[in-house]
Amino acid sequence: MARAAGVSESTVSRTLRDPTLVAEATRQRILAAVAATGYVPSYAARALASGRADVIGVLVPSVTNHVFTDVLEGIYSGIEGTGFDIQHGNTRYQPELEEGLLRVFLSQRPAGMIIAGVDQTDTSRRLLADAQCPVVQIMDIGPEPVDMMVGFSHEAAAHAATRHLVDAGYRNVAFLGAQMDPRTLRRFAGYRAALSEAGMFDAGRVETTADPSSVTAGAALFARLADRCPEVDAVFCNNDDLALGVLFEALRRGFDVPDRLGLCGFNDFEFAAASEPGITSVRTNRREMGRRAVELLLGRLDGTDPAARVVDLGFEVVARRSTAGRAAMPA
Amino acid sequence: MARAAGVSESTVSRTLRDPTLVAEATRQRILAAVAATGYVPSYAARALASGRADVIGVLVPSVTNHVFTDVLEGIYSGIEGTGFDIQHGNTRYQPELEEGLLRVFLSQRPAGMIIAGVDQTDTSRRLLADAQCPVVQIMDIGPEPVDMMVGFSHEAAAHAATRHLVDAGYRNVAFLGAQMDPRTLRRFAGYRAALSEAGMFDAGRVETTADPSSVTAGAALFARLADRCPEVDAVFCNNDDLALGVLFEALRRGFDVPDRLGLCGFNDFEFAAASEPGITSVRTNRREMGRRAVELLLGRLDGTDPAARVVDLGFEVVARRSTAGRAAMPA
DNA sequence: GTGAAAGCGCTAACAG
DNA sequence: CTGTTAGCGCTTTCAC
Repeated sequence: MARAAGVSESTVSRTLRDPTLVAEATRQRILAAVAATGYVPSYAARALASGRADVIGVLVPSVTNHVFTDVLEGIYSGIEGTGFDIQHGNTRYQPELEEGLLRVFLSQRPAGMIIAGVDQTDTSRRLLADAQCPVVQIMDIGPEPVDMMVGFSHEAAAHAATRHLVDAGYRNVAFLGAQMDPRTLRRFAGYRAALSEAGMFDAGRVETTADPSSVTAGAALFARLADRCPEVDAVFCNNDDLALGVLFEALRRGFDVPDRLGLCGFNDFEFAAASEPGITSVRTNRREMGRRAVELLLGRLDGTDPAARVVDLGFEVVARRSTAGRAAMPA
Repeated sequence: MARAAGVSESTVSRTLRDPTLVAEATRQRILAAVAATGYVPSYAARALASGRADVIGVLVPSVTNHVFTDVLEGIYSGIEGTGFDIQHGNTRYQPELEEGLLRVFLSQRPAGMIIAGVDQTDTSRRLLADAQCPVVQIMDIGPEPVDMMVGFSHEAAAHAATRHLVDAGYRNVAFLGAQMDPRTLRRFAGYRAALSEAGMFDAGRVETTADPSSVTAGAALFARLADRCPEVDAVFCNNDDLALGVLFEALRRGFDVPDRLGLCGFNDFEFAAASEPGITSVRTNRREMGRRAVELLLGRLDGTDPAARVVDLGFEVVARRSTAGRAAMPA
């Protein structure tokens, strides 16, 4: 390659890394030769020689759950034009897999790591803490960031959503959950706390599955719940998928939403606003979360120390017709 | 590291690559030292020294569209336990971005590449053809694979779905499309051909948007269509998202599905079976597609030549209640 | 503005 | 089974 352009290796290297370091004419000649030969520099050699990888590792538990794909979107858009690449791994909700992937990723000496959740194994935490790169935990917040965090409190969000159902006049509020990962469990805790405070908690009105969240699962869980607890007049779903399934199952059973049944989902997926009736949900700023995670990482790499190590992006209960039912009615 | 265990570099290397090459005692000592020091080998150095990367590059146009996340699931599950890693890029439906990412990926000398679609730019095709690794194009099939292909004919699938609507007794069948990527256009061609053959094609009954597919978009497109063409009695949607939006909009307008309006989606997303009524859709084997792509790649790397360079996974029109309307009625 | 030389941290023969 | 010896293809001082 260097020979093809009649210059030394170093000049080619310079041209490719920072064209301004090279004289116009030389640059032209080199770029022409690169185009002609279809030369593509070796990433491994560059990484080894420079000691930098320009890769940001991203570890999430699922690639099919919209919750994470939205965050990924945010990360991709935040990274665009920065010269960094994303290396993306799928931990499939398995801590051991996460640990393994973490090792693989760290062996690439990434410029930074973004990892979902705050519930890593001890080993994973240590690997992250020892990593010679900034780390951002996303999706959740907690008291002990490995390094930085950007997320929101799932417990507080679920508490607010449940409270909204109570305020809307519903009295027998059930909980539907899937996957049962740590964030789901924290949402359940929020639900439970809100109902306990209102003196309305009933452990029987809970239906869950370890399967992934889906519309089908929502319908099935609600069918079981409705058969078992006919007195239930509202459902808080751990995910909008489930809520949509409940909506369809309610339709099949002739339960009016929101009159006979109040319905609240979580995550405010796009369809929640478009459905009929609209489904009340909890909006979380997932794209923003991805962008901020990248921002924190890049900031640290620039030497800027972040204002805060833990960024709480908050949430918002978006009330729609699915919970409009009992508000106007006599209690 | 080698020093910490009191052995030579090569022995450490061997232990980490293939523990059986090393004596039990030595291995123990080395592994202990690795654990104690938290040593993680440099990926770049290994890749450079061995000339292999053990990375499979995957390029898809979107990480939020379920169509691609399903394929990714298949790829991840196919790769599991093989020792290969996935490097995943997001081309955002932009050919120039695809080209750029392709360069980045190839500079890592991947063991293989999986890339969505058959419509790469000339430059991208050349890069792929020149790449020193097997390449699988997925999602679609066509006459000229760069190397290998696994997918199905979008035109044939849309043709069959449209034909199903006609056979069900619908006469004024509209088309709703979003994103308008090459595969969408091919589906439109299939729709058009099927209706033309039946003498029912009307260019006015088409409503599209360049925005990504979504439930909201489906509702909006149908609202526009229904206002403009009240005679429409069935809709073929380019994606199930859109179909769900149509279902909700039909509900708002008091159009019975399937009596007043036949509805057919595409992709057979999970919710199509769970909705009320169930939405007729076209099932495509996306997870299988991902798995087969990995299989083809690994096969080639093993030296096995594939039986066929182009694998057609086919499709299946899954008839549900949303298209049960006019069948029993007099035409 | 450009070239020469010295590695980056591993792997891959080849001995022993 | 283990150590030794060369690089892999770049980047990076340091001269010129």
